[in-house]
Amino acid sequence: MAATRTARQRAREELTHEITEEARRQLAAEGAQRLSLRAVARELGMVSSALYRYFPSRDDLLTALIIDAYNALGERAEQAAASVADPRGQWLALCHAVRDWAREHPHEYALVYGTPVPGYQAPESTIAPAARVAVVLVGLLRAAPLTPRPAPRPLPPVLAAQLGGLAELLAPGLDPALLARGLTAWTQLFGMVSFELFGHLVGSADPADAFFTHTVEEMADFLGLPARPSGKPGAGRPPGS
Amino acid sequence: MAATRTARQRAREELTHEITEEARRQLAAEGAQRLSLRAVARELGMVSSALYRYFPSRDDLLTALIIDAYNALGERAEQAAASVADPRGQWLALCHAVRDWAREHPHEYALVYGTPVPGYQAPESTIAPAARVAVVLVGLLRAAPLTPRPAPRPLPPVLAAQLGGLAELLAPGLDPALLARGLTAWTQLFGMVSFELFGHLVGSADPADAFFTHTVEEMADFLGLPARPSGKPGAGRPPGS
DNA sequence: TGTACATCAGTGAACGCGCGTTCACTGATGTAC
DNA sequence: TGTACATCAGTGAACGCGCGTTCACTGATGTAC
Repeated sequence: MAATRTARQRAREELTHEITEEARRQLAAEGAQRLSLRAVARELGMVSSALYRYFPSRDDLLTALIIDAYNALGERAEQAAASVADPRGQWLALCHAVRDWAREHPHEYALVYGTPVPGYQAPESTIAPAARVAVVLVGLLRAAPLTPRPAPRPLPPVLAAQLGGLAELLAPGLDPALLARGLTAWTQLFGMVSFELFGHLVGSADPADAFFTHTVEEMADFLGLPARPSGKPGAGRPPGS
Repeated sequence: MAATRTARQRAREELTHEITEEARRQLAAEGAQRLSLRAVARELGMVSSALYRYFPSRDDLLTALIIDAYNALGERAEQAAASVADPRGQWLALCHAVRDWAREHPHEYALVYGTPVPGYQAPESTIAPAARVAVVLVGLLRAAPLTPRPAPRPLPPVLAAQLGGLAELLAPGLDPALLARGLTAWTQLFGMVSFELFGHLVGSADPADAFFTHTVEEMADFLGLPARPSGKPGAGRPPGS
């Protein structure tokens, strides 16, 4: 009976889940650096050594949390983009989804987009989840109509080569110059969110809502995304968040 | 003789300096989270409790390092901008100075622009040093000729109010819409640098030189900075770095 | 269906480590008269 | 210029803490015949 899970297997899955849940709770409350195996075990009423049946080391637990964080953010971004039809609306929705998620989960955001934890080497299993937001962005750029795009500067050869290869892989037919702008917008988005969360906007655009909303529109212009079709004015928040 | 420092005062100043120097060394080598008072004392051949004559707590030592980091970066940025005459060249020089400094001092960069250290509250004394790069940027925007600027979207009222107040304070006469673009460029700059340093460009624009150089030019366009006057082509790195 | 053995989850004690901070102290440097 | 006292730098021991990880173990669950 290969299909029937034994009680042991079920228990194992459940407890693994409970461990990551408790770890996530502590991460959310205290930040990654204060997350400890012993505290997780304590909270679960286990002895600390018992966790080693489930995670071979603290780093593996961290990796699980990193993957979860990327997936949670990625899912939110995907759903936000999927809830809107036009590319500009998708971009706006994507940006607000990222920011909202980050504000709701600042420590999880910091875990993946803040200072790398010293000594930690991200394994391959984090790559795909980490790419989800970028994949949404590339998808929407690809679908966007070509016409009213502001002329970008010509790409320097090295960058053209790098992005040419990437475009072929991810989205054949996508103009590398547009992909470059996409990269710019992508770093802009996370730059703003990080600055807001890490306190670097205090004293300039502190409640950052207006600045964020405005800049995200300017980046949409920069990407050459056409004005939104229907009733919605361009400056409004798209539905879904 | 108030002007003559006693041997004690001199010794105190020197040792304070040596402590921060050693702390900076350890920060550079290991990162902020691994920086410990005891290790610093050990390396200096002192007993750990002796440091409390110089810094009342670990946080105060951290504060000193944070201020030093902001000042080091700010100075580099100021010098870079001062070494060029035209606004566009100043912007390019500023950006490359920030990036170069960050790559040379990744842990110091992370200390100030990465995840805030948990429980640490930045005192007022960090504000002015932290603002230096932004002040350079505002200065160069103010000096830039007004004419050939791409029409920005109108600012939403909240943002106009926030930035209007800020502009009056920092640079009377500066158009708030341009200040908004400056803020955007500022977050873009640090967003790119952070992504490069923290490993988020691996797989896309990994040796980031070309991407950075290109994007910084695009941001100069975005800011409406006129093409560089003399021989230097726009795409080249400005002198001074 | 029942028994004998193998697998594995969880225990409890221990190892070895490093940390920030406090405190009573000694001895040298500085100050006032 | 010389003495008496005050200031302060640095010592050494200790407090109290928490951490990741290992290891021999017991007892329950699963498997093969």
